[in-house]
Amino acid sequence: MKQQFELNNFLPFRLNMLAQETSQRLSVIYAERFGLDIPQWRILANLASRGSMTAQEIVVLTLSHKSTISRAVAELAARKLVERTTTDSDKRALALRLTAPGKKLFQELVPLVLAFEKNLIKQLNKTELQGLLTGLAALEQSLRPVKREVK
Amino acid sequence: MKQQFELNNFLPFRLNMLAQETSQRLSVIYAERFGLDIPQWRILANLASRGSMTAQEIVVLTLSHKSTISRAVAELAARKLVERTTTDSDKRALALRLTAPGKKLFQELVPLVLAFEKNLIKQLNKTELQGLLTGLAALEQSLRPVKREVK
DNA sequence: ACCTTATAGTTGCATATGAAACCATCTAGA
DNA sequence: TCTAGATGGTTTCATATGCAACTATAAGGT
Repeated sequence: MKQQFELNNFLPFRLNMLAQETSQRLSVIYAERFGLDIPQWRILANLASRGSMTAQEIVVLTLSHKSTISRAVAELAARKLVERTTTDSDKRALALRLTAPGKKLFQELVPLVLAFEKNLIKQLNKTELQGLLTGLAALEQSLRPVKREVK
Repeated sequence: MKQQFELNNFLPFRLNMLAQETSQRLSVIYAERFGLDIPQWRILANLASRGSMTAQEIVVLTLSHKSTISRAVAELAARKLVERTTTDSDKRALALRLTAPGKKLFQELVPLVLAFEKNLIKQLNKTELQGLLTGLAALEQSLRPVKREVK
């Protein structure tokens, strides 16, 4: 008997479509209004959450390519949204942190992206939302073991 | 008071990371073993699920760019995995369908990708899985209203 | 029938992206 | 402390990708 395969029920495909669609819509906010692309947005968000980080740490956390991060950081630095300072402990690495304008921009951005998220999940009732978050966490856990630099 | 933002809890970011990670691992299967890239794989999967489709239908269903699909189809046709036939009803469009070797290849691929999916969710118990699937469906529903050709 | 506008698909071009080479610095071992 | 290999980051290069122009056909209005 022939093996039946339904793409729309295939989990990786569904995750991809959802991610693509949400990213696409979200990027309208930070692209059009703040001139940021996805890597730049992720860098700002990471620095906002964690204070100071190196590019390498961001690479690992976002599964991005290091050249992507390098270019995005360069652009953010040129726009004076992020500053790079050498540290004594390792002169190869640069400590990245938000500048005052960088923080300001991010603070303007936060309510917008949170509103987007809220809108995204507003159809789900409490149980559904809880189930979704638990399920995602489980998937994340299931993918955790093998950490790489990716791509 | 300062707006707190935690990227790791931000739903679009989590979806992106999960999608990227799963795609990456899945693509190892069809890239290395069958020489397919993501668009090609999606085209095969769609044709396998639905029989005959036009490129345009695949564009809409996969949120891909039409040039991406055009090139991927051209490649699949060159490899004799897919055939293109003109129809009387619309001479612009080409009806795509799997060739015998295309079907054969896909039938070899199916168990592998299903095994991958199974492995991905094996950590989740029944309740978690059900919650995840329901949640994803709700998100899909929530994104449904605005359909476009994307990008 | 004719003309305008829309649509399916392909292709040329500019840009974005990843791989790999590269430089500087760091670490570990002889 | 010298050397070999690893690591952070940048840059060069090849390739992939999206956009826009284009061809062919279709559909709708007059």
